[in-house]
Amino acid sequence: MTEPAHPSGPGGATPGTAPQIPDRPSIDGLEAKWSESWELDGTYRFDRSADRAEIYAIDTPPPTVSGSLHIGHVFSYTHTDVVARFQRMSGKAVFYPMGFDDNGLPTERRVQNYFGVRCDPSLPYNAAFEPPATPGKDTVAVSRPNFVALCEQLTVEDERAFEQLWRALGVSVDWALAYATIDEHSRRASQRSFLRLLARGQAYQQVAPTLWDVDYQTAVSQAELEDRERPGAYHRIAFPRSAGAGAVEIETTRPELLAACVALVAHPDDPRYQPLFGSEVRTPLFGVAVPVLAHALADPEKGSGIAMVCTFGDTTDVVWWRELSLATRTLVGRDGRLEPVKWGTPGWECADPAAAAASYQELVGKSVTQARTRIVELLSGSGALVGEPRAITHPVKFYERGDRPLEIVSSRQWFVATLAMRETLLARGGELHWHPPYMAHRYRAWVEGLNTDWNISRQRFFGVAFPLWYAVGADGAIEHANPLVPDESRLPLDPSTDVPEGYTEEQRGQPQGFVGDPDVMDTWATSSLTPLIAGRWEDDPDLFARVFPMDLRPQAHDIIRTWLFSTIVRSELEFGALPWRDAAISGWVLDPDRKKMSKSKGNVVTPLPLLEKHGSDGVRYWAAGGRQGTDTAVDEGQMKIGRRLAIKILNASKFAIGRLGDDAGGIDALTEAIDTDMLSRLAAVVDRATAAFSDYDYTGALDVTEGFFWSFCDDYLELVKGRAYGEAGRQGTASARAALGLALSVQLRLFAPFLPFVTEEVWSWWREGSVHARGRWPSVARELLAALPQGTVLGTSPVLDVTAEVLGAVRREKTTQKRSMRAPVARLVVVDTRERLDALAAARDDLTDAGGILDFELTEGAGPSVSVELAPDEVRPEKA
RNA sequence: GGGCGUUUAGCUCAGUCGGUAGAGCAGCUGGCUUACAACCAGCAGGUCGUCGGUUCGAGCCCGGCAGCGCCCA
Repeated sequence: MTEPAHPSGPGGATPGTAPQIPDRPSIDGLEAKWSESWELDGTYRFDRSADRAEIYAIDTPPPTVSGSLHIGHVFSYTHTDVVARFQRMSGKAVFYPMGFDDNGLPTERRVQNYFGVRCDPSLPYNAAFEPPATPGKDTVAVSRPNFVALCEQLTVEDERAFEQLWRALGVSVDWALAYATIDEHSRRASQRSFLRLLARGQAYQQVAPTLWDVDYQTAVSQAELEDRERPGAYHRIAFPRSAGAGAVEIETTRPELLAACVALVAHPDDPRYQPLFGSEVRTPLFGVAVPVLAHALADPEKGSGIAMVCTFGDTTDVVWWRELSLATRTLVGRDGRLEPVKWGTPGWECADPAAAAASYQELVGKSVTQARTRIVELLSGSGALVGEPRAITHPVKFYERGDRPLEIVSSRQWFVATLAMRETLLARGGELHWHPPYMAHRYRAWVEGLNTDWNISRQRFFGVAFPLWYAVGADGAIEHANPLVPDESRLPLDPSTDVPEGYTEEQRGQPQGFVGDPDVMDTWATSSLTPLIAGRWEDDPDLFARVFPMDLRPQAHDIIRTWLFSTIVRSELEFGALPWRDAAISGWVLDPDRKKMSKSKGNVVTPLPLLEKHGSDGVRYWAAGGRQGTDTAVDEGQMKIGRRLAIKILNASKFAIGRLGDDAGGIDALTEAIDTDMLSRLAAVVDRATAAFSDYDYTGALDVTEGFFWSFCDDYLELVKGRAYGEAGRQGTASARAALGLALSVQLRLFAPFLPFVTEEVWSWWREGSVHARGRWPSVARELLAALPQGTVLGTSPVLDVTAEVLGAVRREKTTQKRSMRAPVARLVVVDTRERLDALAAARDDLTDAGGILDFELTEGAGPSVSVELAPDEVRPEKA
């Protein structure tokens, strides 16, 4: 006996021994049972002997393990998983790794809070260190190696929690391919790629104005910025002219930076200030001479139309500073406090150094907000403040994880040259297949808006080190211009413990010795290499050639400007190619009231309780209903429906399989038109689901499958029940059983990507192997057509439709009469066209049986009409 | 300020090529029917955000406006 619905390959279901159906099937406990079985059987193991054409490779997002488990994880990973399962069932060898993103600031912050420690890189390693059992009030300072060890310890625990969630959810990754962005292989890949950027001149080091978070004390990149609306105030300040009478009044929200003022700028077309261009004014309190200049970025509408340029108050200051070649007078230090200044020395020339110093003495050492308060008092006292400060609300730039506004400090940083490749990046974005297509706009807008190269250094501790040292001159000066570069064979390495060739450890930090680069790379600098890391770039060239470029990048829309963008950058620099063909962009999960979830609002939904309450299949059903790119609210109602669907599949399967015995026939056993009609409709459903999946429209595939399944249960199963039981020597029992077996087999496989647990459970009752095995996807149309009369067009026969319509009319009458569905019909008269009556006649016995019809009359005529006359219900007891 | 998305039944959402408005949930009325009461059958519920245009015909195409959400400045 064969499985005609799927004759090719290993996907065909192999009939096993007689079906084993539990008396009371349940979906509870299926998660533990099947996730263990899949692991033992290696159901999702990647077949690395497959050719590239047979492989479907996924660049799975590595979740930030130190972040909390979040219902959003369940949502987007389900989207990827249903696609992965479809591709696997379609015959692909699916390369589906899992990664963990554990390096970087989120982990550091979590470790600090969890253990009550902070990293002080000046301390020596303490091998005997044990973290406090409970974090104390005062944080304990620990060395960098001790701190990193704590990070590694905690991430291992966090990864376990994530893995537990993915397994419970039934994500079909191959756990043998798991990686972490801080593991040895990832560090090697990241450092190797960096050294190659350096060798090709695509990475460079520069002392430059840098976006700086004063709490974390690290540089951040443009991609990590966000604007937040904050209250502020315009302060109107009068600058006396150096020559001639009068003053120029500017408005600023940052008066505390007055001593850092290097120019005033107004728009070149602004007639109010045109006469002043080229002249000089002096800063109040400090008496520093600054030029009045023209620049198009000055907004005549803003404040008084002329701006004070400081080094550096915001990113526009940086542009002015660079384009107008202004002086540099920085005040704000890396801790966000105003640093000491030697008034009257070069760079700080002023009219009266003693007076300037006296004023500045009031500000030095203060935070910017404290300094602001004080300088307003000073300006007011000196008469330079014009009127009262005017309160406003304005956007202020923050590091997305930060708590205080960013400052801009001058510091030495490593950059990747991205601005120069902007046109290429735009072209690559156009080549990528975006799902949904409009997400391409996000990428394009980001690339077009780039204004600095990508700063990849971070002044942090838990991350991938720059594999470099610098020679120290005889005078103790660090020679940054010519870094000491290791051979690639030494990677990964840590320049704080490893020693450059030709030196000894004793020379570290000594004149004529060396120092290691103190920084680590931005997290994105490593996670932008996930296709290379997962594919074992250079460490396993055979594997890499089979999976790269990958097929799919799945991710959420909020990290298009970071992860998606930076991955394209790295792939372009390394290979001159896109890293993947398709990008599937998930929406966000909103709370049940459609609000964005955030820790501060306290409305974050944790996933495990939902998985336990509704079953993984139920939660997956909800997730699969969220269309590509669309934000979706947590909806327990949908999870309940998913759970009910799973239970329905269990029960319908119990009925169908229970009828099959061990001799269900194949397509050649089909003799009844209603059976072939049902199957031909199912064939059309398979086609539509396949097409939808191929276009990443998993929601459409689920819709069409589910729609068919419910009418299959409500109408077809009811109609064929009598025949399927083989009651009273009915004709067509073999046909009904064959149809049931085929229909169930196909529907289980259509549902399998969405509801992997219940479909596997049912499959196990009567088939060998896993329903999720490679090549299992159904294709019933071709085989059906071969068995049907030539010229048959699938899905167009009216038999099932007409019969279901008449059955509906019978049910309606019984309900209207408030009678049981068992109530017999004394006489049924159907008036309709000849064609439809013929169709009905073909299913007459089934209808008679399902409707309890005693007398049946078909009349050709103007219709359609159905009249139902119920038999008197003599045994029905009168209501009390 | 620029851009993208969205607006259809009380709720969540489908709606293909422009051809009489769909599903589930909730509600209501019934029914223990040998797969399923965690179930079944049936009923009811809509001026498709708004204004205009194209068309024999618009939920769908075009333009304006409004609400909501997001991205960028």
